Amino acid sequence: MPELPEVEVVRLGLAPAVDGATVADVVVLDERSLRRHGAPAADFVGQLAGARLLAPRRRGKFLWVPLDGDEAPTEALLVHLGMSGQVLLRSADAPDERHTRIRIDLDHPEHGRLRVHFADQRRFGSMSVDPLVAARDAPGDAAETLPAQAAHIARDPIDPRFDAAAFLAALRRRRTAVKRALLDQSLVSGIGNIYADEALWAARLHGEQPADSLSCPAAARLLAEVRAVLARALAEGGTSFDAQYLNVNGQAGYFAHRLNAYGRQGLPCPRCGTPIVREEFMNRGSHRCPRCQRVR
DNA sequence: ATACACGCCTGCTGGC
DNA sequence: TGCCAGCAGGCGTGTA
Repeated sequence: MPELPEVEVVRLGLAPAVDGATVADVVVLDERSLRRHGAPAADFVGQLAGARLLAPRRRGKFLWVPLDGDEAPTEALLVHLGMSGQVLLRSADAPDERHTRIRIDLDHPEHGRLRVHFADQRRFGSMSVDPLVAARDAPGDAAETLPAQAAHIARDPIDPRFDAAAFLAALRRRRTAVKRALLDQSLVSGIGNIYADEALWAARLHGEQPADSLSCPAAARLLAEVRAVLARALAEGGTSFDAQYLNVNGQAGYFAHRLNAYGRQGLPCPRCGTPIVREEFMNRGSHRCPRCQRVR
């Protein structure tokens, strides 16, 4: 499922194709993939048609492409992949993918005509054109803007301006399970179920341990492991279990081979050999080693 | 402020 | 072989 590493892989792949390109044509095949767009498809098409695109940006799992304006950009094409969304770069006359919902043709000054498919089997993802607003966590920097729909999203742990000390303090004030806190995108963004389980395994913490009971070293260790697992996954091109996550060229990532806990119920913990267990938590699966990861 | 259920969606899997 | 329940889960919304 696309979490930070997967979305970042998409951003990196998209950048050379969209930066400086002009929107030549937009076709909305399924209006349900515009759920985040607060107006009919014709409005979405009208706002994009002829627009010049800038380099894509990302915060957490949100990806956006600012539309060039006379001065600073005020609008962006916002993309959220949801559970199964893909952004695929294809040649100009490429046929639709099986789950293409929106098709955007671009003219790039160097690469010529390109076709971008937004494909989404389960339609939890969405595109929209969203106004850019000042980032509340960038005081004094009017240049840092966010799509309005992502304004509540906290910085992610690999953002250069992520405030680790503030995060650790906020985490240790949360009177909730530490895994719930990791998944709260308004506290820290980009972490989903897979990398939460992996970071908790690496830090030897039980996801249901109250966040406000974490020692300072334990919280710091958890953040370090979150960063490490996100970085490793990014270096491997993300986690692909099946065709639900692919990069812009339709290729799978390799990090699924490196998972230590997620989806490994019944298999030995790579650290101690005890079988990994799968438990229900927050209406989803949680995977942990019952020996290494206990509530303290 | 915080916590929880729910709806959104399709395709795959396992049991009968 | 066919059918259907169960499962995968990010995020916004509604309710308590």
